[in-house]
Formats: sequence, C-alpha cells, structure tokens
Amino acid sequence: MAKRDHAQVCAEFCTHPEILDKVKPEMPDEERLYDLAELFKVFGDTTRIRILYVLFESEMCVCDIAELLNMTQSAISHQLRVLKQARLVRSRREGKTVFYALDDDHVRTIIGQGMEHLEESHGRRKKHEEDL
Amino acid sequence: MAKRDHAQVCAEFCTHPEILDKVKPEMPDEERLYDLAELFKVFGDTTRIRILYVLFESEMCVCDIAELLNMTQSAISHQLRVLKQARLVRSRREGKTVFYALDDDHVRTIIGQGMEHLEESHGRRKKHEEDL
DNA sequence: CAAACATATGAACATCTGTTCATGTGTTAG
DNA sequence: CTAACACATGAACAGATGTTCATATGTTTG
Repeated sequence: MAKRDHAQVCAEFCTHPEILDKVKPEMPDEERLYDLAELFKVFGDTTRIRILYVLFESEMCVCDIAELLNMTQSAISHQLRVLKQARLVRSRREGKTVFYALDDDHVRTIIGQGMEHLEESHGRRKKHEEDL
Repeated sequence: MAKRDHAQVCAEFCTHPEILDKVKPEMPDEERLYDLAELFKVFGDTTRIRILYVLFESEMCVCDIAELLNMTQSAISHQLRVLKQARLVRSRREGKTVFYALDDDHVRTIIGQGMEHLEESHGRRKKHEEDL
C-alpha cells in the first residue's frame, strides 16, 4: 500500500513499471541496508574520523589519542567503544594500558575514496557555490 | 593546552612522545576531516542508502523512488537535496518530472567496501556476539 | 590490603537529524 | 489564464547522538 494521497503521487505514466520491476529484485534486504547505514554512521563523526586517522599511523593507547586530539579521555573511550562495536578497531591490553589499532583494511579504502570524492567534487564546484 | 585535570590523564611515560610527534604532522587539516565526516553522515541513513542503491540501476524520477521505497514524496525530495548537496547525485529536468542519477563512481566503491566489511566482520563474529 | 593509575560506563543534557504537514514553485494541457 | 501535476521547501516535533560529569572496573606497586 504505497502512500499516494495528497495529490496522487505521480500518475501511472510517470512511474515506469519496467524500471520498478527491474530495480526491485536488485535491492538487498532491509536488514543489510540498515547495517550498512549504521556502519557509515560510525564514519560520520569528526572525532571518530580523527581517531581512525591517528590509528592509520600506529597502534596507540587511549590517553595518547586523547592528548593528540585534545579531548577528554572519557569522550575518546566512548567513541572507541563505538568503533570497536563496528569492528573497525581492535584492542589489546598490556598492563594498565589498552592499545587500539585498526581492525580492517576496508577502512583505508573507504576513507580514501571519501577524500577522493571531496577533491573531485570540490574541483567541479566552480561558479555555483550554493545551489540549494 | 591539553585537558589533563581529573587525575592526570596518563603519566609522561604513557604518552609516547615519539609516536605523537610522528602522527601529528600526518593529520589532515581540521576542515578536511570535518568535510569528510559530513560526507559519511550522508551515507549514514537508511533512506539515503536505499536511494543510492536504487540509482545504481537506473536514473529515476522522484515519484518512482518514492513508490519503490514506499515513502512520501516530500521525504524523498528532502533526502535527494542532501544527496545533491553532497555531490553524490545530479538532477535533470524533463518537462514536469525531474530525473536523478548518481554523480560519482566513488559511491559504488564506498558502498561496496562497506558491504565487504559487513560480510567479513560478520564472518569473524562467531562466539562473542556481544562484547561491549 | 590500599593507593595510584589507565580505562570503561551510566546518566543527564544540549544539539542535531529525519519525517510529516502545509504550502510554494515551475511546467504542461486545455 | 486556470487547473492539474511533479517537485521543492519551511516549520515543527519526536527521536537519535556526542560530550560531560561522576563513578566503577581492572591492573600494578608498595
């Protein structure tokens, strides 16, 4: 039961049945799409991105990261938990300190592609800075 | 002025100066990291992910997408605006209808890598479902 | 055991985000 | 021009999110 009330949301000649029928079976299950969005949410925060960048260079303990990013130990710890739950980092205990490291090479690719996109779309953005 | 008050946030022997000095210059500017996080925020929503998946198959008009995803035309339009501002989709007018299409091939790579990560980390997750 | 330290975590709070609802804009047909 | 339609958008509201603060857990040292 599609939501077509207000006017009539596209007459029949607008919704192209061939396309709809072709696209529908290609869609992954809702659960996969949900998990995927959840994963990208993890990348969608400056603090977590900065943490990942820091870990590109070397494994590191919590307080090192906190100092590097000039943030509270608590804030960093909370975010490391999010990154760990997303399987993007792993932790290793050594005495009192806990070392965190990247746990997946897809991270580099994803962030790299994100950066490339920024470069490229920035290049394209010339004379129409704001086109809302 | 790093925030080291509560206890002392890691004694000097914990924060490894060599590592800090090595990592610091490798960090991109704050602005780039902010933009990157903003970009991934766009991927961090089920509706937008579903829209992108739909556009993988074919360019499409707003009401087609709304019908496919069984959502309001308004909701879809709002999200298309977000995707367009992030330069992930472009639009083309043809009479009354507006067609949207992917505007960047990095999108496929990024989503593909995200999916791969899910497969892989799902595989690794065996006997420790919840390890908060 | 107690003290010191590195890290983890729960609650609270302010901010951000996505959808809905109502309405505005741009285009075509009559 | 007017009506109908496809789409865009502003305001508002509920739900999600990140940081802070206080405190708990786990480890080493004496």
